Amino acid sequence: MSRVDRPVLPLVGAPRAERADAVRNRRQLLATAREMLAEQGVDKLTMDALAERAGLGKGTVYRRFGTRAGIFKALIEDDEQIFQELLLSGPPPLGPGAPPLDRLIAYGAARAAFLIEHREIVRAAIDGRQSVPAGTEMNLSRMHIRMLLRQIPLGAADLDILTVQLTAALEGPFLLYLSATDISDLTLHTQERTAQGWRDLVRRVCRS
Amino acid sequence: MSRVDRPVLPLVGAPRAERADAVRNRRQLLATAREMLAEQGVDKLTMDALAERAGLGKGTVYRRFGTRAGIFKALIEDDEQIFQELLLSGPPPLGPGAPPLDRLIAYGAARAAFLIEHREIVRAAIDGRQSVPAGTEMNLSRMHIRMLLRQIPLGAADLDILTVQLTAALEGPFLLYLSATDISDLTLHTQERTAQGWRDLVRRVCRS
DNA sequence: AGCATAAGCGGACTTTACCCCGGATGTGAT
DNA sequence: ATCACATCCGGGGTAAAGTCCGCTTATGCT
Repeated sequence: MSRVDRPVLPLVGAPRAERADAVRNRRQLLATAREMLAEQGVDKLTMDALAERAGLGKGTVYRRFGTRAGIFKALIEDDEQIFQELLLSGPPPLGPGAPPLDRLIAYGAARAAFLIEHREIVRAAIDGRQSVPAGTEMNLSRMHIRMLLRQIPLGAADLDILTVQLTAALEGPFLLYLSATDISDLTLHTQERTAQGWRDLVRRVCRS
Repeated sequence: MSRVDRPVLPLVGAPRAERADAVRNRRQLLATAREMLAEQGVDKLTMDALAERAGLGKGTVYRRFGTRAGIFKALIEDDEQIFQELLLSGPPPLGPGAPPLDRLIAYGAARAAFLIEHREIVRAAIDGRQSVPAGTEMNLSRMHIRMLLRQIPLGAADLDILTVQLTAALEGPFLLYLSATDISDLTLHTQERTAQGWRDLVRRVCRS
């Protein structure tokens, strides 16, 4: 009964479960953040204010989220859960079952709507010092697009490059190139235009 | 010879010439910024330090550039001058004279090289609170791409949308999706891959 | 040259992100 | 139940961004 026969290396990637209080605090902080966001907008969501309102120390906030942008990333990831399930097991054409090109088109429309709906948070989640993949936030797009492209016959295209290009073509406008007011105006009218633009783009790219 | 026969309204857009000392200070600040950048990297370029080293007040720095990111935007714009001249009057295929599709392909390669070379500054110029066009920084790309696309027969495509999509596809990877180390590794090897990716993409989009 | 005025300047001040580390607490093993 | 230890908590401390406003100075007119 020596301790020798149990795995000593704790399976890289799951080094240890999160402590119960830590989990509670994380939830608490996210919930509070949403409240504040709804009431006062992104700018008023300061680290100190969040900590105080959540009844926790500032240090805790930082340990949980690392950075201010990290909070917004966490919120987005949270919202993306639902979205992700639709991709994995929702009805076609967004979910499985439809031809990949149709799914790609549907994905673009859905993602655009998502980005518009969460524009404030999405913008606030951008951290100049880090690339977007860091926050997972976009890995969803990148991975999904990659997965679909792979199923479409595309000649000798460089799949990785094309993936990142299309991801950027889809998300870039909202993350970088459209001003806040653009996006607001766009909420309904140009949202549709964007969706069509995406449809055109991927059709052009994928037609044989 | 009364003052009546000169324009009273100072031609909107050029409300007044910049004062001489202002111009001098701007130059001084940009020069100093470049020095500091070369010596110590972006992170050490703080507003206070810049002001002090340039022998000016902090207020001056802010009036000139508005924000920290603004300094980097100004530096980039500066570097883009040369670039822009190549587009307008350099040799083909980058400059005028070649078929638009070739110019578009050449532009992508050149722009990618530019973004890679200036990656640090470019990243630092991103201001989460503002859209990129604000800084002109990308208007160059957007306008040039738009101009070229316009010369290519593209069926009933939505030119504005396609422009912003392609701009994002070209620049997004460097601005958002590639980590600093990615880009460094990429300096030579994948730079080429990116250029090829761009060539493929625009060919796909533009083939009839 | 002298004047009126708008533009520019400086640097103290405020706010906020992010760091640090001594002390408290949950956890898994005995 | 107890213990050892990793993890977590708290909140004061630092540095840097961005604001403000009274003073200075260039500019263009007479």
